[in-house]
Amino acid sequence: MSISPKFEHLTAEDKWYAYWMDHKFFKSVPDQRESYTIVIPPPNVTGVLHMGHMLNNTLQDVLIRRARMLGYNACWVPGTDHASIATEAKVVQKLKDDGIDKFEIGREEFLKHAWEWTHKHGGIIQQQLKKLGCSFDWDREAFTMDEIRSESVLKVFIHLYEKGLIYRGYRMVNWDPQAKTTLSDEEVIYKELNGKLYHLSYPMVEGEGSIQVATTRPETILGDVAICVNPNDERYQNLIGKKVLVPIANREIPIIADDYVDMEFGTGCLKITPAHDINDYTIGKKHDLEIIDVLDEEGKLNAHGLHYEGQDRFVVRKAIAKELEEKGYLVKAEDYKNKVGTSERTGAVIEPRLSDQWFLKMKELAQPAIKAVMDEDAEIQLIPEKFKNTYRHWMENVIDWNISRQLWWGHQIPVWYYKGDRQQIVVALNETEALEKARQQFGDTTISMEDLQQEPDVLDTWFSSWLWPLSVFNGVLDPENEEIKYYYPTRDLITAPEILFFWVARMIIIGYELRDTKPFSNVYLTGIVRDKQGRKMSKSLGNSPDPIGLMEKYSTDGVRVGMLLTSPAGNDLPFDEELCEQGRNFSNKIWNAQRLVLNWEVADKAPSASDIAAMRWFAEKKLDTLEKLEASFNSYRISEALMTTYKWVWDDFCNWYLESIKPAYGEAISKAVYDQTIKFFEEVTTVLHPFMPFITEEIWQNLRPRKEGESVSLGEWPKMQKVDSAYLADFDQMLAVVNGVRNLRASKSMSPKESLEIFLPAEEALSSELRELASKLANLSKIEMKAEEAGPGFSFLAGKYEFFVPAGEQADLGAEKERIEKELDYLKGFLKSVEKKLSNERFVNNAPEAVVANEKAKQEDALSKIKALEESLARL
RNA sequence: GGGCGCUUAGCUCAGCUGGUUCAGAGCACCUCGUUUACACCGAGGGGGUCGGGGGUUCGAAUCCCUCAGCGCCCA
Repeated sequence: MSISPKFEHLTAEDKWYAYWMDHKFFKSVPDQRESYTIVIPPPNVTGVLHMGHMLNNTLQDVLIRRARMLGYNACWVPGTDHASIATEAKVVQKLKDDGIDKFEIGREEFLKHAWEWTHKHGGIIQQQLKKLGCSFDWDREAFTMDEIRSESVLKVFIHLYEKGLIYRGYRMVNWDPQAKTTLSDEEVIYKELNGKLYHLSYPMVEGEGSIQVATTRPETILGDVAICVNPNDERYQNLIGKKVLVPIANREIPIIADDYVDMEFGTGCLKITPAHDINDYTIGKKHDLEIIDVLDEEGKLNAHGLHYEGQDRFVVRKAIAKELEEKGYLVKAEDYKNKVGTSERTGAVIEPRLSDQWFLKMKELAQPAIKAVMDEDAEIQLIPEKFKNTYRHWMENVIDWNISRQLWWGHQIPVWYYKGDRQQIVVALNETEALEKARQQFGDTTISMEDLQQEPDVLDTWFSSWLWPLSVFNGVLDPENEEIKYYYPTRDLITAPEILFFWVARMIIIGYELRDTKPFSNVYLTGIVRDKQGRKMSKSLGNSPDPIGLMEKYSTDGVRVGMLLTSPAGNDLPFDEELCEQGRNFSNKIWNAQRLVLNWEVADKAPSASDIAAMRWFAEKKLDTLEKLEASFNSYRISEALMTTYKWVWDDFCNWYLESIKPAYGEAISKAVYDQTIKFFEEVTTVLHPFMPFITEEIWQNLRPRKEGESVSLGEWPKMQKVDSAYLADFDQMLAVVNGVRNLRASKSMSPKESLEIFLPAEEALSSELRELASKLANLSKIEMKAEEAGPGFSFLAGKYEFFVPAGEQADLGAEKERIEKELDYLKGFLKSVEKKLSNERFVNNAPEAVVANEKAKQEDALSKIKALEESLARL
C-alpha cells in the first residue's frame, strides 16, 4: 500500500464525515443498552461558528464518542434556537435597509420576512459543526420554533398558568428603547461610563432656602414626586414633612424620610422618581407616592417632559442641565463614573421602565433545583464545583422571571383577551380552543374570534430553551413516549458559565417540575475563549480567528487538540494559534508512525528478546494509561486525559516502543511482532479517536483491509486489567540506564555510532531480560559485572545504582573526578538531612511508621550510593 | 458596597484529606544532531526560596491569620 507522506486532511475530513453519515453510525434508537445522552446547547439558528462553539462542541464530541466506544447507546442531539431578540433585530435592520418599517407591514407580514431570513441564513452552523467532526444524530435535529417544540412551549405556559405560577404585573423592567422590548436581568451588561453628578437646588415652598439634591439624570426631575432623606440625618430633621418645588416643572413635592438613603452619598438628599428607578419605585410604593413616567418607549420625553416632549433622553439631559444652570438651580456638576446597564443585543442604554409584563413565580419552583445541586449526595454535579456557590446564591435569591418580550419573532403568548378587556382572559393552545374556552368561560355561545384578541407579546427565548432536554424527545407533549423514557435524564451538559442561570438552572427547575427528574447528571462548565491579551473574543474587537480557516490550516484534528490542550474545566482559554500548531504536529507524528510501520517488510521469524520485552512493556503501559484515562474522564479532566493520551502515543508508542522493535536497516520484522504492533496501533487510534476523529479513522482504515461499514468510531474501548507495575518499574530502570549512557555520550562528545561497554554494580541493577533491549537502544556492545577490572572510565547513576563505562586512554579523568566529588557532596548533604530527621525523637515518635521507614530507606540508599561513588573515585 | 475564587518555571496549568523519587507537565527557550517514519523531528540542557509577612506542627506549596495584586458573580 502506498501512503501519502502527508496526511491530506481536507480530503480525508470530507471523505470520512460523508462515510459516517452514509452509514448512519451516529444514529441512535432505543435498545437494550444503557443510554448516554447529550443535547447540544442550541446555537442561534442564523448564527455562525465561533471559538466558544468549537471548544464546547469538541468537548461534547469527545465525551459522546468515548461513550459510544464504551458500549453505551450514545445519542447526541443537534439543534438550534430562534434567538428572539437577536434575530428580530437583524430582520428589522434588514427591512429598514429596504425601506420597510416593521410596524407598517404588521405582524403577519413581518413573520414571513423573519422565516425567510431564517431559512436563508439558517443551516450554516450545522455545516460548520460537521466540519468540526461532531458525531450528532442528525435525524434528531430540532429547532425551538418547529412544531413539536412550539407546542411544548405553549403547553408548559398553560400548565404553569393553571398552577397559578404565571401572572401579569405592572412592574419595573429593563427596557431596551432601541429594540423596544424588555430584557431579563441577565441580558443587561453593566458598563462603567463617564457621566456627571449634578447638584441641583430645589427651593422650599414655604419660606426661604432650598435643599440640594445630587443626580446623574437631571432629565428625570420632571418625574420627581418626592425628596427623601435619611431619618437619622441631623442636617435635615427640621425639613421632613415640608415641601419643595421641582425646578422647571414648578410642582410641589414633599420631603419624606426613609433609611434607604445613604447619608454619605452626594448631599444625602435623594430625589424620588418612581417611574425611572427601581429603588425609587420601591420607596414610592412604600410611601404611596404618585408615579410620573416622563419617557416613551423609544426613550424620548413625553408630555410630562413639557417643552422637551419628543426629544431623546440624552439630548434632554444636556439641554436641561443648561436650562437649570441658566435659571440658577444648578449648584455644580462634577465628573462622575457611573455603572450603566446596556443591552446585550443592541448596546442601547437600558431604561428602567414600568410596564405590563408576564411573570413566572420562581421561589417555589426553585426549591427542588437547589436540593438537586446542593445536597450532600447531589443528583447533579457541577464541574468544576466552585460554581455551586454561585448557583446557590442565585437560586436562593431568585426573583420572578419576566417571560414576556415585546417582539414578534418567537412564541406568541397563548392568552386571549375578551373584547379587549385585559381582566377577562382565556388561556389556550390555539384559536379554536381559545374560542371554545371563551364561550364556556363567559357563558356566551355567540362569542366569535372577532371578540378575542391574542396577547401580542412573545415569550422569552429561554422559555423555550429551558425545555430543551425534554422537548427534543417530545417529552412535554407525550411524556410517556419510549424515547423520553429511554434518553432522559441526559448524561452531560456542556456549556458556558455565563448561562448558568439563564439556562442551566432553569432546565433543572423545569425538569423537576414536569417530570420530577433531573435533566442531566453532570454540568461541565467550559471556560471562555480569550485572545492572548486576555480579552474576550468578539466580533467588534475583531480578535477572533476564523474557526473554519483554522481548521483548513491546521486540520480539524489539530485544532481540536489545540483547543483542549490547555482548557481545564472552568478555566478561561487564552487562545493562541501555536496550540493548533502543536495539534497539527501531533497528527503529523502519528501519521509518520503509521508510514514507518506499514512500510516494514515482514518475515516469518521468531521475535527477539528485545521485541518480546518491548511488546510486554507496551501492553502494560497501555493498561497503566487506560487506568489514568479512566480517572481523568471520570472527573471530567478532559485536558488531562488528552495530555495522558498525547504522552502515551508520542513518548511511549512512537519514541520508545517503535524504536525498540524497529528492525535494523534493510532487515525485515518478525511477523508476530508486526501483527502485535498493528493491534497496538489499532488501540492507539481507538483511544485517540474521540479527540482526533479524522486522522484516526484514516489510519485505522489503513492498518489492515477493512470492509465497507467498518469504522474506528464503532470500535471498542480497550479493556482495563491489573497493571504489572513491577515490570514497568524494571523497564523504567532500563530506560534510566539508556538515558544515562546517552547523557554520558552527550557530555563527553562520544558518537552514538560508537558502541560502548557498561559494567553493572549488581545483577539486579538491570533486569536480565531487558539487557538486549538496553543494548539496542543505547548501542552497547557488552553488559558485564566486575567493574573493578575495567580500567579507567566514567560512571553514572541510574536509579540507585552506579554504572561504569570504561573509556580507555582518552578519558578526561580530571573532569570525571570533579563530577563525582560534586555528586558526593550533594549526597552527603542529603544524608545529613535524612539522619537529622531520624535522630529527632519527636519525628520518630510522631510520624507514621511508613514515613519513618521511608526515611530509613532513603538513608540506606544514600549510603550505598556514597559507597559506590567512593569506589569509583578510588579507581580513578 | 455584598459574596465567591485565584496568585506554583517565560506562557498555560497539575499538585486530593500536611510526610517517599515534592517542587512537576506541556509549550516556549538554549546546545548538539539531516542515523532511510517524522526538522511539523531526534538527543541533551537551563529555569521556580510555590505572591509578601506571621502562625500551627517533629514536618507546609498543601492548614490558620494578615497584607498586596488579580478575576468572577450580585447590587
